Amino acid sequence: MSRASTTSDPFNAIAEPRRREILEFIAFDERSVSEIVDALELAQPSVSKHLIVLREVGLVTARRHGKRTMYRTNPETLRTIHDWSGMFAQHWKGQLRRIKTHAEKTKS
Amino acid sequence: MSRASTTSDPFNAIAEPRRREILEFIAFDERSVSEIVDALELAQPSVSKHLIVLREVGLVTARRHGKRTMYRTNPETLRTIHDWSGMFAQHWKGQLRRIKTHAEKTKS
DNA sequence: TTGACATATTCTGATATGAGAATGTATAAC
DNA sequence: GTTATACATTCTCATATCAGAATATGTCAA
Repeated sequence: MSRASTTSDPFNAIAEPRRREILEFIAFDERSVSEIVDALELAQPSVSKHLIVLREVGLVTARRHGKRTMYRTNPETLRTIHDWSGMFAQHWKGQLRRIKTHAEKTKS
Repeated sequence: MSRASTTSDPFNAIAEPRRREILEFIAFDERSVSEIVDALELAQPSVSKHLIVLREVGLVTARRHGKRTMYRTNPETLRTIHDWSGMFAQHWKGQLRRIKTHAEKTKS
C-alpha cells in the first residue's frame, strides 16, 4: 500500500510547501482565492486545488462572500498537529536528565 | 514540479503514518530496528527505509550498539514542527474576540 | 440577457513514493 | 573461518500527486 491519501490526513496535507504557505498567509486574516494567488504567485487553478485539499482535511473553512470565496484557517485541526508534535515536549525537558543517566550507566 | 522530496523536509517525512508510528514508539526510549519491526508489525526493510528517511530529515538520530542500531527522536527537528503549528495559536486565542467583532460589524 | 470577473473542475504528463522480494554487509559467537 | 543475527540496499511495480492548460460554473452589473 502507498501513503494515505492527501485528502484524508492533515499531516499529509501540510507536507506540501505551497499549502503551508497558504496557511501562513491566511493565518491571521480571512482571504479570498485571488488574494492568495497574488501573494503566492501561483496559478489560480493550483491555488483552488490546494485550498480544496486543505478544506477536505479540515485545515481551513470557506465562506462565500459575493463573487468571492473567503478562506480562513481552522484552529481545531491545526491544534491536532500541534498537540501531536507536543507529545515529544516531555522528551525535550528530559534531555539533560537522560544524558546524565546514560553517563552514569556507562560508567558502571 | 511535484512535491518537495520526502528526504529533505520533516513535514513531508511525517506525512507517512507509519513514520509517525515509529516516532511515537521511540518517543520516550531508544529502540533498535527489530524492536520497531516487532512493535509495528511491518517488514524489516520497510522499517529500515522509513528510519533512513527520518534520519535524513533530522527527526531521529542513530547509534550503533553492537549488532544493533539504536534510534531515538531528535528534539530539535520535532520542535520545528511544533513551533510552526504553534504559529496558529494566536488565532486560537483570538477566536472568540474575532467572532464578537464580526457580529458587531454585521450589526451596523 | 449579456458580459465580466472569481473560482472550481477536468484532463494530461512527469515525478515521487510505498510495499515486497531478493540480496548485500557488518558484527558477534562458536 | 564459519555461521547466525541485525540491519541496509537495490529492484520492480502500482499508485499518488503536482503543475499546466483548457474548460465549466457561479455571481454580479449593465
